[in-house]
Amino acid sequence: MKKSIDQTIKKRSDCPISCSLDLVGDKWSLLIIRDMLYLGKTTYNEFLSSKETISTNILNDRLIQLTKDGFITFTGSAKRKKYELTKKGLDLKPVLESIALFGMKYSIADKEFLKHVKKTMKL
Amino acid sequence: MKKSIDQTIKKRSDCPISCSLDLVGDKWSLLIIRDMLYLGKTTYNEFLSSKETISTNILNDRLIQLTKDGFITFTGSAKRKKYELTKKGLDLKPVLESIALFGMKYSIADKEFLKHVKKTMKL
DNA sequence: AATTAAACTTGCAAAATGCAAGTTTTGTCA
DNA sequence: TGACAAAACTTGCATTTTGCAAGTTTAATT
Repeated sequence: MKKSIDQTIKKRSDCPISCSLDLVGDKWSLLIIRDMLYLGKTTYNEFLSSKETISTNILNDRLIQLTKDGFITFTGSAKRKKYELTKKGLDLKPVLESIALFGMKYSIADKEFLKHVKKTMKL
Repeated sequence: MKKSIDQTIKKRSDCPISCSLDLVGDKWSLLIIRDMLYLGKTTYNEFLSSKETISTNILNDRLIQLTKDGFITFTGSAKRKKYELTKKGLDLKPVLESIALFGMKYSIADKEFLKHVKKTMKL
């Protein structure tokens, strides 16, 4: 039986932050959006080729879910499917940007702090 | 045996976005940060009381992990532990803000679009 | 029609999360 | 002090999500 595709994502609360995370706060969705936004990727195989190595079943699930939730659409029926961001998907750009900025600021991990914490707490 | 707490989070790649998500891209971390940033929460039980109902073991794990990763610290040894954001934690504010903006923009879910998609795709 | 490669599925293992019920710790106060 | 209560934390097990490897289906191309 086809895995119930009609499942509505369950909202944990009405908080806008929580709601957003319920939609794209999984392990892969934002990376797919990143691929489309910054790397111009449009196809299944292009997404597959990203260095983070998503697996095929997950990629498939996410593409379906992102489509259902209105972040992306596609043209060209099966084989040569081309995905593109909707307005809603494009509206995630500020989110990705702020995440990227944060990531760049802290990319050289603070090993010093880690060492400190390990001493301080009884980990 | 105490669950290996020394596990270093595995980076999927060197992409700043990917790295950030590897740190706080789980289901709960950003909601805890939100609670501290916007609701002034500081204690275990305050976090527990949030409407999204995190469970105790997860909360505990996240607090430890966020501490290890330098997003939060605490004062006051066990009982009356008070958590607070570090500089690094505070630097997530732009991220939460952009997420919140997005969430508010789309809070009234596009049921119309959903209906459309359901017809279009053979879901 | 046969080939091929992109798109998608399946089955099972591992990891993360959810839930309910505990136990430990430490401030409070009789 | 020492019993008590409440905060902090643990444990065990069910469920869900993700990871991995190997498939099958589908549609362009020849």
